[in-house]
Amino acid sequence: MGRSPSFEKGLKKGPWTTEEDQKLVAYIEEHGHGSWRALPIKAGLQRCGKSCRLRWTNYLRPDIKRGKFSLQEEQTIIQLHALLGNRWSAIATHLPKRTDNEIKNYWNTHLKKRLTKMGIDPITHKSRTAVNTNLSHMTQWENARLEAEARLVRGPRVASNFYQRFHYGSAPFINKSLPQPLCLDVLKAWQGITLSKLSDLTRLETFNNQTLAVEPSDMKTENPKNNLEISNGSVNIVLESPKDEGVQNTLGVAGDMIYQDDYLMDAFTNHLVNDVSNRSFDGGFEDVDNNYWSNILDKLGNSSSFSSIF
DNA sequence: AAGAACATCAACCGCTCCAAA
DNA sequence: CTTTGGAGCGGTTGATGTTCT
Repeated sequence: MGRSPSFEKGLKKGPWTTEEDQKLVAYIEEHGHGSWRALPIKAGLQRCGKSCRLRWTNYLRPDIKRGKFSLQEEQTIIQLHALLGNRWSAIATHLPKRTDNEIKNYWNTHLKKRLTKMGIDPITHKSRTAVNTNLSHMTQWENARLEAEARLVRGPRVASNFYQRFHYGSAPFINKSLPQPLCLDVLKAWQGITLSKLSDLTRLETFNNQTLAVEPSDMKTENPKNNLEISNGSVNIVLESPKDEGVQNTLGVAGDMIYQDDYLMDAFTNHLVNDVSNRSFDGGFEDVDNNYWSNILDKLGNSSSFSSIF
């Protein structure tokens, strides 16, 4: 197949000089790149065509955005990597103005390490650790969020938004066909929100890349009990919708936050405590009954004991 | 202050794909 | 159908910069 550049004698290698860059840019702007193999001779460059193509596509092209990756871009990379693996060029098509090489480098030097640090396998995008470990709350939160992100692009999303109400009557407690951990997942997430106070809420802001200065008193969830409804022996958990204009005003955000919060909801519902049914508490999940939920409600009224539920 | 260790990222290499002959 | 070679992709390298000891 194509000859290796190593066979092409007398051609320069290594970093490009400003002069070489100028020659390359000037030629392409005037003639287009045409055949890359023929380009260096026409442009007066002592480089192989491949080197020219790389320099142009990864560095000199005018439609390239350089510099720090935004949070949104990071999220996109993580999601797409979960879906596509190391197919950098495919990933790059979803990140306007970023090159596959840049994304690959960023993944290898930043994102991969970060995921590993969080206990997430950067290849499988799955948690390497049990949920109920000594991980800090925020590490668990990030872990869950990233897992949810990965899952989002792997398959169909579960219905989830802030209008959604999670309803558990007495019968479903022993119905294995239902997503049993769902309710507890939300509670667990809640625990994070309510106990972590403003510092963690500030942290949540970074999900949205927007200013989200929320006083704890603005959050209905400060007392989780306020967001619980009990009727006919069942417990409904009601979360505020960011799609509600009033909520948006309160939070000082709009538009794209909604998507982010759908994300969070997915994290809440599916990943924060994804193996909750295997964990032991009060005799196990299948054994719980309405009294169990009554106990939870009692505990929810006292945030200091809330954490002991899990 | 200096050297070592680590991090970053531009650039290269080798491979595959695919269109054209 | 087979061969050829250009283009592009992903893994890796190595020069350079930064941080640590």
